Amino acid sequence: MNRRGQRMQAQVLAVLRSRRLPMSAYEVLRCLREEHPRLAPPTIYRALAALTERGKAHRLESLNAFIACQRDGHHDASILSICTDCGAVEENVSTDLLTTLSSIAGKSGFAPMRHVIEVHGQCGTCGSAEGRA
Amino acid sequence: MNRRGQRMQAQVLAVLRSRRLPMSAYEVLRCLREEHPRLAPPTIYRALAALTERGKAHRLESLNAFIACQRDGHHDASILSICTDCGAVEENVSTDLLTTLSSIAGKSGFAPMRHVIEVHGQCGTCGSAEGRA
DNA sequence: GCATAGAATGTTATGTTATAACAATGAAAT
DNA sequence: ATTTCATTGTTATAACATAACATTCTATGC
Repeated sequence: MNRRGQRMQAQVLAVLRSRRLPMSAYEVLRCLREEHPRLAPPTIYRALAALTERGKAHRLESLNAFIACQRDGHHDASILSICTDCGAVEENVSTDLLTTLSSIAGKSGFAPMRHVIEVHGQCGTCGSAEGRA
Repeated sequence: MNRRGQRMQAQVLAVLRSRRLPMSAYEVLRCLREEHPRLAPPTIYRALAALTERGKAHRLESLNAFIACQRDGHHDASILSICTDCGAVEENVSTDLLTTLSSIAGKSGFAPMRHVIEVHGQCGTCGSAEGRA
């Protein structure tokens, strides 16, 4: 086994965590190029794939972007709420919802393997800020 | 008002319907170029945006692809089940699930506007085909 | 009819996201 | 020290998407 991968992954994860907002792979790349000028896209995509697989980061499919997992402990299907005003992402988990979703999809014999649940809208903070304006 | 848009949209929709499987914008483009050799990406993307907005087609965010709506009339968020074996997409609607999802996201004051619900897995047909193999 | 206004499309160019393919390298194991 | 092989580097390109502006078509009022 080779530990280099985990170092690259750690650096990518650190960038994601420091930013807190969704970042595209290329944004991560630009950040890390300050330290590693020769870094190329495949390395970033590989690290992101590993982090996503390990549940340390999430891919926002509707944004083509990535964010650090906010609830460590490896939940495979998070509900990601994305604020269209400020870009903040909130993560929720609901076993019930997942069960319901699986049973709806499963009606015709479909066997779910991976769930993508993303909600776009206005977060509480932006909502109340607007109310005051 | 100008009806040209609706003609372009109708052609794009016809292609999507004839194919039944998800298509990328560029696949649609390649199809329609047989008839309209000078067609360019923006035209396709504009038609797809209009169709999506009108609920005549869906964008599969996790595939960067599009598919014709299978349940005309519904403009609610659909649950899209995508078979990782054959690529087929099944569409379901559940007001209950949507309500639950909205209330989970809404716990912290989040106001949902748009839902993305995609499930990857194996469809019934592919599952039983595999069972027989 | 004819002019015209405005929406839709055409056109050009480019930006952004993602991966294929293979070479080089570094950590682990013996 | 050498082998091994996962990881990363490198190069190139594929795939997805849109900005900006020119042109054209349709509907409408005259």
